[in-house]
Amino acid sequence: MTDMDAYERLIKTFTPRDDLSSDDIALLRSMPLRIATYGKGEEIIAQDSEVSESCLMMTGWTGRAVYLESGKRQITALHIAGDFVDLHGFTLKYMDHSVVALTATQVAFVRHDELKKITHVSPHLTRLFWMLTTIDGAVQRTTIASLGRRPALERLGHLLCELDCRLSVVGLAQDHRYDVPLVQEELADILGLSVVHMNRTIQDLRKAGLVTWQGSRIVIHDFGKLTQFSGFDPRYLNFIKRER
Amino acid sequence: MTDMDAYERLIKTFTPRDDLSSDDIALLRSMPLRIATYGKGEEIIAQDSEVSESCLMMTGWTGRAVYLESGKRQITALHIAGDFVDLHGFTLKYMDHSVVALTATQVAFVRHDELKKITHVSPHLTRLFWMLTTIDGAVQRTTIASLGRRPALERLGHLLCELDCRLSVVGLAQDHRYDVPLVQEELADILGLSVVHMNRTIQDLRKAGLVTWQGSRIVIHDFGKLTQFSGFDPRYLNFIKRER
DNA sequence: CGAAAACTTGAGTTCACTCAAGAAATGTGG
DNA sequence: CCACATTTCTTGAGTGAACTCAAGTTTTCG
Repeated sequence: MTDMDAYERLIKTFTPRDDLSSDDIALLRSMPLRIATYGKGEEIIAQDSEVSESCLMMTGWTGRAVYLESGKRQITALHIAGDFVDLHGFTLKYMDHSVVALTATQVAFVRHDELKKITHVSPHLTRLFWMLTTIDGAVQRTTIASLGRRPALERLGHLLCELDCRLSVVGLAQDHRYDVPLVQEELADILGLSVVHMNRTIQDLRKAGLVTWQGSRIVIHDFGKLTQFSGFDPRYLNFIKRER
Repeated sequence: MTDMDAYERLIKTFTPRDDLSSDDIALLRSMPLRIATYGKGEEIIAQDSEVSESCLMMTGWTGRAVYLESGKRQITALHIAGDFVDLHGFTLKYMDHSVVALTATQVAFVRHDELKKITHVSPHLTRLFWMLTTIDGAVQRTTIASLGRRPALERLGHLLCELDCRLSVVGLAQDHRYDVPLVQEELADILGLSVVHMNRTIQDLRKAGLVTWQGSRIVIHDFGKLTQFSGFDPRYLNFIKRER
């Protein structure tokens, strides 16, 4: 995991969803990448800025943060290894949110002119990059449904189910055990709760016997039960191989 | 407006964001469309189905509805003339939500094999279609921020500002006046509120003197003030012409 | 080891929810 | 075109989930 190069990382993001031809792979490998590292808490991309490259996560956790006038913050998405955090910036340029490193992070930047080139030479890869942004949209819809219609405890349960699935695919979770290197204030900003209520909700989840959660280590005791309790259906993550 | 054909409708969705060449336009016009109409309340696309075409709104209002196990419903997005409701279906196929007609509706379906053809012959149009899905994502992020961090009254104000902008662009709002043909239960499902609280929030907005709202007719008295009150910044709608 | 950050608990408040019922508007059949 | 049924809107009352403020405890880190 640790010495995987950025191209491998990118290829592994696509392959659970569709097969890549050797031409596709060669083309991906021809894209110049700029590797960068960030410390915990650093801002990788500023809200309201204009971008000319997009960033693929190699290691660490990042979040998309929207800062409101009121001083409140909402984290609209969480990103881990293999996620293309701001690929939407390719077609939008304008960043309606910032990207912050929630842990020490390594990312690979791809210039937009390289992506543009791909739209000229590979319709298939173009559709796959496009797909990454639409999967992102599907995750966002699920978040909207959670924030709008699920009480705090179910919301947290749903998030843990989603993270379990996503972390498993990139090898960061095994047997429904994984690390969430986030403080409760960050979790609160993801789930739209106050810090105090976040804390109490975590305790409720522990008391319900659904998880063990010590420090950053999470163990889901009965994944099926948590899934059912929180109404989690993994299909929106589109981890299914098909012609795209 | 009424006799505008579907191709004009589509072209007018792109042109506020980028210029189209005559080749682009010719290519769009070469796509076969299937026009369909739906009555108020009808389901246009079912949740959990697989799709092979995507639908462009001609007239009426539709919503993307997520139905939860609890019986609750969240409307994750609202769509009006010119919106490509489920263009994300092109790259995903699987529908994580249903699309429902909130009023009588006319739509134009485009087959996915036609869109696929476009990815082979026009990189520029491909990027523009892709852009439509990423703008959709930007709207969703704003919704997440609203649901997570804004109280009911601001949430409603923000929605009205967004609708004002979007309806204006397609000629359905003038001077900050427009019709919202939705019942309070639907608005509640959009804003993540109960029907009773939705009703009281509308009354609060009226009492605050920010809008007149009789039947479906909405008049925003001071758009700048409503904008400021609800923290609305239209940039996320990407109504800006640039090379894409 | 001490300071800072993160977590936890208590207490009081507020925003939003549910249940219930009545009023107003809308639609439909005779 | 009216009368009745249904839907939608509105109001009241009580409840509950989540919030704020404040302080104490534990953990982390230099």
